Amino acid sequence: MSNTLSVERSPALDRQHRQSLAVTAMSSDRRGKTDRLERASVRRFQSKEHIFCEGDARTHVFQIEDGVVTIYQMLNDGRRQIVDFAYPGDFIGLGTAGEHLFSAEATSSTRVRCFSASALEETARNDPSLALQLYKAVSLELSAARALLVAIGQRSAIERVSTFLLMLHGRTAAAKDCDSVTNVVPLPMRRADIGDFLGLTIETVSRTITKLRLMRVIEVSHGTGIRIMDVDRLADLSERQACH
Amino acid sequence: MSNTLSVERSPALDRQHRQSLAVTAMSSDRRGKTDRLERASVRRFQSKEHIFCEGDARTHVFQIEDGVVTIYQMLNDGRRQIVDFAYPGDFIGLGTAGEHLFSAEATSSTRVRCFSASALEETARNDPSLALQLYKAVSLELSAARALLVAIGQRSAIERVSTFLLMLHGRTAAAKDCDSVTNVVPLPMRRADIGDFLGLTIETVSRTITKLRLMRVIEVSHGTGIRIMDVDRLADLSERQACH
DNA sequence: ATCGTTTGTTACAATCTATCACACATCATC
DNA sequence: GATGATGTGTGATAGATTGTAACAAACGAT
Repeated sequence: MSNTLSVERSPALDRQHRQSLAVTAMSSDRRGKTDRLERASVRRFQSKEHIFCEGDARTHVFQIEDGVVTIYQMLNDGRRQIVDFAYPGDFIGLGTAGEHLFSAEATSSTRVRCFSASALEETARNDPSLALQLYKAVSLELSAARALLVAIGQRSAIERVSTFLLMLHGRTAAAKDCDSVTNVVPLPMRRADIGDFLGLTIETVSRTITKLRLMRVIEVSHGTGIRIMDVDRLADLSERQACH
Repeated sequence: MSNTLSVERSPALDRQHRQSLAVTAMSSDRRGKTDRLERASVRRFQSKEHIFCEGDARTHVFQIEDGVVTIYQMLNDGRRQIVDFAYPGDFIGLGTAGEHLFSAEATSSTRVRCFSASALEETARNDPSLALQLYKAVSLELSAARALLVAIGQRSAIERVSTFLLMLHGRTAAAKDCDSVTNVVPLPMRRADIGDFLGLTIETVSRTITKLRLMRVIEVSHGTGIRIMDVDRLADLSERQACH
């Protein structure tokens, strides 16, 4: 499948990138099996650039090294649902379908490590630990997707936003320990992204954040992020699931 | 529990799912550690019985042989989100967490095949094909969860119900060929289940189904199921994602 | 057959969110 | 500095879904 010859599906994904990816795959194919994965190339994307688009041949799998990537799908009329924010360490493009089922767009300057999907799968065929690693990675994605499902399907606007902030808090707290003291959660995505992630409009997101600010639960630090003043109160507002 | 050793296959067990995990694992290797998987017991559950609950130790993985199982999570105040309907052939309880993150409840009389989770994982540690099958099974679950995410997050009530009916249609069409002629889709779950699956109330579900019936798009056959009169119109109403 | 429970349907008022509109701030460009 | 593009915040209104009923139908148990 020559994706370099295919007509561009998204104006945001220029042909240069597609060619580069193909070349990367070709050059790595000449090497040994383990070597292929070790010599995975690194690519950089600017804000709003696409790593891949829905419908593209799933030739590569990527691991985020730096930046945040939105995984989304669009409807005919322009409505967009973001199903995941991929953070450093996360893999994107995993799965068994021949084509990508979702699009991936960088929210900011992003660095990703590229793996040939076919090489990855072939290596996994002889390496149970790698195969199990893939299994675990997708299982985590599934858990995240279903947690979001519960939030969007059952929770109100303020509960969704609270849940979202706590999700980001837990995610960044695991990565950096600096925010465990100040509870500062960076918000690298725009309000529109949060809205399309939570199934809300940007107005509702904005109003809800304002409401949380007036309730002294959070502080908004000039667009770059928020600071959680009262984690317990935010957890109550999020109406997290019953504990067993 | 009396384990009937009858090897009868459910007619609803479609080709796609026959290829899955345990069937292949059991038919492939009859010696060694996979032997443990072969002696998996079969259990039966009545309607509304739980196969497992959220928070339970994840000791077993199950494959549905007959019946339909709801995978759900509940909030403190009783709100419930169904994240999946497991049909014959599907696996439930997969994942890497030590505890079940969701509950599983039989909607009707159900027969499941039980596998020891630890045995499954240990076998997968030495059997790449099994590990890859786990990977594929979870990948399919992820795709379904994200598709539902798009539906709930962006679609209106009538679009969600239309999407849901088409989902079931595709699922049952793969299993039985009898409905490819009449387009009859059985609805083994209650309205409340459909509502909790689509993030709607039962009243909205009922109203929407009535609306589709008045539009001559579907026919409701006495509670047991629906008959899709106009698949194309239903697809238009579902506002499925942009085609590529 | 009768009762009671469960499930499904419909009507109307209430509520939450979306839509529309505009102000404001920031940033890059001219 | 002026200009336009982009992102954000806020208010008023409209609209869709929900909540609360009441009711009908199906089912099981006595």
